[in-house]
Amino acid sequence: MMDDIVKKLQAARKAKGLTQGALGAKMGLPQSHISQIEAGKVDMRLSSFLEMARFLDLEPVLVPRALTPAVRSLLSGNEGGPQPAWRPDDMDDEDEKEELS
Amino acid sequence: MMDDIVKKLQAARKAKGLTQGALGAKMGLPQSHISQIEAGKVDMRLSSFLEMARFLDLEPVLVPRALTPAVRSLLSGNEGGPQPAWRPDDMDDEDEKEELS
DNA sequence: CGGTTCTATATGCCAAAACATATTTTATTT
DNA sequence: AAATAAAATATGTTTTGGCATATAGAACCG
Repeated sequence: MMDDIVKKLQAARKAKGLTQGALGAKMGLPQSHISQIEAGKVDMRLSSFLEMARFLDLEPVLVPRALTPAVRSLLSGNEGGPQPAWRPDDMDDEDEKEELS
Repeated sequence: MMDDIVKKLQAARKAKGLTQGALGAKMGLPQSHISQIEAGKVDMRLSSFLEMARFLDLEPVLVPRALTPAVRSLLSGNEGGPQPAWRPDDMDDEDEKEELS
């Protein structure tokens, strides 16, 4: 339960290289709360959801059911897969290991 | 500030010809609560938001900022303006009047 | 106008989110 | 392995949504 949309938020946070603490700091929320949210243990307020989404450069859009396929295909490749799209600042390229989430 | 996304929900409800009471009944919520929500006097829970959206055949999607223009243009004409897009079931085409919300 | 329907306000209770803080568990790095 | 950083749990207090219910106001229609 606690819709996969929350997982999208988590994925976006990681993709931006933010820690729970960092995001929490930006939003004025404790790290522990972010954790609760991402773990689906808390049913956050709409305002928190919207705020969080925007801190992650995501715009919540209400798409009519009939158009969701079109929208999803439009979004495919940009937000579906796990492409980091960048590297952490201090990475000296000395140890090329896989991180499996 | 209780984002306009709530207004979208309200618009969708009206577009479907549902009253607050009818929607509330479908969702198992009192009409008074729907009113509070639409008036922006309540910061509803994420689950309520998602539930409400889906009862209105809307799918909440998180769109990366960079892609919102594309998505919006894709959605234009279907959810931007006040085009009913359908007619109430029992309309015999005899009285072509405007209803102003 | 009076009746009906839809919407907005109001009061009160309770369960749960929000919040603060601390601690533990789990990576990650040297 | 030890140290550091990140994430998950834990506990307790405050705040607020969810809910019931009741009523008042608005818009609509005969």
